[in-house]
Amino acid sequence: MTSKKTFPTESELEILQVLWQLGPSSVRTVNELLNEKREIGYTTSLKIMQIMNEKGLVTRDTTARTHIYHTAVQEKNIQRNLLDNFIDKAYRGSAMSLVMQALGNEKATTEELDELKAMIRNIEDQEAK
Amino acid sequence: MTSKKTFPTESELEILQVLWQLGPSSVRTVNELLNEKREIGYTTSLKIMQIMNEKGLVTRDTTARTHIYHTAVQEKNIQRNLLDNFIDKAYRGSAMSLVMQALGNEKATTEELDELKAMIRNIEDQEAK
DNA sequence: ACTTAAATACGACTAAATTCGTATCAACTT
DNA sequence: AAGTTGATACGAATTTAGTCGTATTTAAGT
Repeated sequence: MTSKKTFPTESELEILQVLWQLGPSSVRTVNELLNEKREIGYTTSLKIMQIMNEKGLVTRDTTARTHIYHTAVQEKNIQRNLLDNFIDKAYRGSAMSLVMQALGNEKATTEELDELKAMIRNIEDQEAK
Repeated sequence: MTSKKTFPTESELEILQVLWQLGPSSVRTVNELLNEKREIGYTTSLKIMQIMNEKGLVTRDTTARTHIYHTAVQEKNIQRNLLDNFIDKAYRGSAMSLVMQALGNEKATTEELDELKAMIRNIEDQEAK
């Protein structure tokens, strides 16, 4: 249970986002989607994905000529790690002040606000137990 | 009003945190505080602070032999920039899912929860206008 | 079989951030 | 005034991430 925390680099995270979004994909597919956001060479994407494979961030199916890459990490887990780290670095550990600021200039939908209120009620009940 | 966004590097942010916390300080003071968290040489801290001065992240009073460094940027501003970027990179732009997750494993005080509820009410009123 | 096309592998270059050694300078101490 | 202490300045080495060129491989088309 004491698996050490994974911190993908920025490019790695970009690629994970694509894989989480599309599911298992080839390098070409990933590279094409990345290029909608910014210019990045094919072999660059390839190289990063190879490194990610070595690191265990992804696995790949190499039976066919075109390798298919799968994420090997959960989006929620990675987000959690990144978030904890971010709270630490940017908010000196205060999750609440991050929440406040994040809420600050967001125009949330009614549904989202309801969900949020539900979550608050949950926390309150928890504490009142 | 179109000031471009500032993104301190990780070390720079560490130092800004110290200065925001302690107020105007010497390199030695900053370095000592940093060393409570991790090992870092005096001249390393010095060098980074000099670079920060060139970049305009800090200013310094050089009248005395020991220079005193002041932050030249607002904590809230920097946090905002970092936060927006983070939401983008790690949460594909969804501030709400970040808020949910951040709230997730926090044990907030009653005061904080009240503050949070007040903020939600604010948003609701805003939208109902 | 030969050519072409598309894929992977891999080395090397670049850029940015971090780190620190060493030189130098200024102010006390004796 | 010589020596010690503690400060800044600055160049240079290191590390890490990102980038891509080129060689090689594999499969399919003609």
